[in-house]
Amino acid sequence: MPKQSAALQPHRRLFADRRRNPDAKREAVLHTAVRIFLERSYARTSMDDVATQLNITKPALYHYFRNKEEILVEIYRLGTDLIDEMLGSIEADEKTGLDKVADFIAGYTRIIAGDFGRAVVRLDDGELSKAGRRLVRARKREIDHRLRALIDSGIEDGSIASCDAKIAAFILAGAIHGMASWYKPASPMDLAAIAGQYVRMLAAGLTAGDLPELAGRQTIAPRRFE
Amino acid sequence: MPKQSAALQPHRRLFADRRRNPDAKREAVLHTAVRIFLERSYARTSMDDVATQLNITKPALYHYFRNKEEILVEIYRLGTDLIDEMLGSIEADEKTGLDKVADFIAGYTRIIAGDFGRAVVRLDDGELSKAGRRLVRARKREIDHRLRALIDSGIEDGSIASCDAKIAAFILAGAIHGMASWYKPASPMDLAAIAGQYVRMLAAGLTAGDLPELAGRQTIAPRRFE
Amino acid sequence: MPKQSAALQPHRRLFADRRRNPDAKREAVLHTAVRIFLERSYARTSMDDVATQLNITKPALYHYFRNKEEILVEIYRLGTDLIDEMLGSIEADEKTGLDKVADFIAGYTRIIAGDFGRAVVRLDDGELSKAGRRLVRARKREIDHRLRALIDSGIEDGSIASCDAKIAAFILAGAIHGMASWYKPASPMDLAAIAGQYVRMLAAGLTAGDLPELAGRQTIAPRRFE
Amino acid sequence: MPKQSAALQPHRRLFADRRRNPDAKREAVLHTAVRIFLERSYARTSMDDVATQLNITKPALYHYFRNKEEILVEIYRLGTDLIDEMLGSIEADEKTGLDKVADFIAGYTRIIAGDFGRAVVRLDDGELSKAGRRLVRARKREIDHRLRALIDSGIEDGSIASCDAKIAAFILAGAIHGMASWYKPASPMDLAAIAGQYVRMLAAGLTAGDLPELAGRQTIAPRRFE
DNA sequence: AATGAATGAGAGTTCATTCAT
DNA sequence: CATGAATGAACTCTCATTCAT
Repeated sequence: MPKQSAALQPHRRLFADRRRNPDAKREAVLHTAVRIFLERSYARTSMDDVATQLNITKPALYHYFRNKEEILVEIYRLGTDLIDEMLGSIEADEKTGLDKVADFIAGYTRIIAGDFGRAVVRLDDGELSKAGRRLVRARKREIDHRLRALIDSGIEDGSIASCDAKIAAFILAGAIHGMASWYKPASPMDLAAIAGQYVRMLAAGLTAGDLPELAGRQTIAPRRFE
Repeated sequence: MPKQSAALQPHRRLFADRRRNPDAKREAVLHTAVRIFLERSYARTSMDDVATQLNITKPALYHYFRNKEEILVEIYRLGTDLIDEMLGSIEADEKTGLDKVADFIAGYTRIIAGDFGRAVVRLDDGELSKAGRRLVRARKREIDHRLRALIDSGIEDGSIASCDAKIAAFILAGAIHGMASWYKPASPMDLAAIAGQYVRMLAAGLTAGDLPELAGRQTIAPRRFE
Repeated sequence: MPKQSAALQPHRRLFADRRRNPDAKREAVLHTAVRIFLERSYARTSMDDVATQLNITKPALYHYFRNKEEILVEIYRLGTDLIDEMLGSIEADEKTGLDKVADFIAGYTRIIAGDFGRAVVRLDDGELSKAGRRLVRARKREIDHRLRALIDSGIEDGSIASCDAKIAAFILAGAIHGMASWYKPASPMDLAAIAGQYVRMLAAGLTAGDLPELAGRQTIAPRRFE
Repeated sequence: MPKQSAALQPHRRLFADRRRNPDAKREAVLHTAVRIFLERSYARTSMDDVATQLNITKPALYHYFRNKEEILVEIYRLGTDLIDEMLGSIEADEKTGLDKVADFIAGYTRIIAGDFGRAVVRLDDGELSKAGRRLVRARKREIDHRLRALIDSGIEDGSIASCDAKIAAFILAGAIHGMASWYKPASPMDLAAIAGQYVRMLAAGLTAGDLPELAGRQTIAPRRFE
């Protein structure tokens, strides 16, 4: 049984009143579920766990969601919506590619710091059915492609050094996704400071066309580690 | 049931002989298990799945491993051993901190491209018992600390720009861990090329003390995405 | 599968109604379980056996009991409760120690003739977990100590001949526990008659300070049987 | 795994030598098995447990015994042989019935204090197959009948008060069987002293024809405890 | 004579999901 | 609308027993 953090209480109250907005209840389920899923993983969380946390019964859950998967898919949708929205707003800007990417890093960092953003990155979409998985992966792929496009635009306008945009995107995304594993909202570390270092370090990697000190050497695999 | 890729066949033959190679069989179990775990996740893989893949029965598995968790722990051990070994060899070198970090990036990339390395990063240690989890997390933490030490040594010898080594380590590790999600051994992309770009881009991020173009701006959170 | 004695039928009907009598159902499980446990032993009785007997499915049992052990512990509790209650009522009486012990013998005999009493004596508490075993054994020990106290009070008031109360208690309890192995409720023998002889014979053993005919002889171990 | 008490070591040594007496080995298995069975129960003891304790492999056990049940049956046989032998020797004596019963009590007490005697009483013959159970129960029944005969002879010669020999036998046997549950060989209590009190108290119960103090009262079931 | 390896059968337990109320 | 109750399917693990060597 997951411990009931004080932060979850508001959602429990929602269900006390019978005639509340059903959409609000649905949302309450999602907010509670995403927290537990993040804490214990989707697979190790039973519908009973979610229901208990919300102070309702299991079949009540099935009133709002057809099945467990639908909850997870909805969480993914909310999370990816945040990212889509951010991307849309960045794409609309009149900036250099590098600046756009920098904005993406900053924005993505903040999204990942939130529950739904973290869920997109941390929850295992392998738990989904074929249909659900296709849907979720399509959205993830789309995000990846839009990030690549941002990088490509930077290469074109010269603000970013020539490189394989696909791998660059993986590096950027991967670095930020890592946050989902260690960042705790209650962390003493200031989110802005973290995001700052992410932007600085990753953006620098994009601008540096070539690194004389490194380029000359035989860096790769002087020994084998496999 | 997982599909039987041709690559798994050799292990199946091992078990035909009743007597020979008990150690080889244990290893064969690990090689088969890690593949299936990576494909379907540890939780969604049943002991029957592993046994079937090896052409033996479920209880036979319990000859070689006390329980399912022991298989997972052993996989983690093999994976982290690879990383430890690499770190040890890098630490013994007489190089600048930056060069050491560059070597780490290259080596880590290659390890993550292998099954056991990928397993360390991708398999969910939340499935482990308390004892197992403590063990595995201790090893992961140790790796993280050794990477930070590498970065710190670079800051001290001036080869790396001053920064928060903790976050820098997260960025490096995160970027490489990301590979575990998309890299496929059969991928047409050349591993050396990938590793090369990882080294170039991430190392560049470490050397660039400040980026005039970015430093002056209000990069962080001009809008809110949460 | 245990044979379905007619006596078990009533409990089967209880579970036909979906909603009613949740407490009654829990009790019905206990009554059915104790019978099967006594017939086949706890270990050789599967949850499926119990469920089948009640005309429900195995998981339904888990609605009423957390696990198999909880059923056993509950049976022990009900059984020892009967004994505790009897002891309490005897202790409250104003009688000689001998009379109290005689009442105990009579009462204990009747309790052991019942299912839950027999269960306390016959079911193997070695099947329990450490925690469960500690609990059950503590209750058994307490009963033993209260019986010893009864005997000691008889020795003090002179109604019982001086002896080692500990061993006397073992003899009394052992003799009665033996009943659990041979007494069948459907037995033609009258329970009152049985209890009568138990009281007469065991109480006589307590009053007879010394037996001239036996005291003079070398009764013990004239030969060795080991 | 059962702890290896020092006392078990001798049997382990037996198997070190290859050409020892096979009968001696068979016996060694029985001596080891009975101890473990008494400690953990027959059902909770695996063939591996027995083999490990003897420092041999499981199939080696199957060399000496056809199956697990045969070990148990053999243990029962050895135990009941002890009792049969004692009964034979007592029956051959020229004594009053009471004296014979007193000798039985003393002798039985000592047998129950030993491993094989304790096994007859404590091990659950319900674990046996139908055939084995029939065999073992027949022997137990025979012992019971011979004890009844002893009592009956005492009633006839006037040394024992008139009573239901069947129940008297149950009381005697039950009281002594109880020992199997609490008597520990290492116990500080002197076995002779224990046997002495058993004889005194139980024999007294047999001689006392009627107890005026108890006979007059309504001892039985003034209250109901069921 | 003795072993390491393997197996078939079965146990307890969990859980997403669905009735019947 | 909401609930207590129930289920089927699955999974991990155990063990007496038997091959093949």
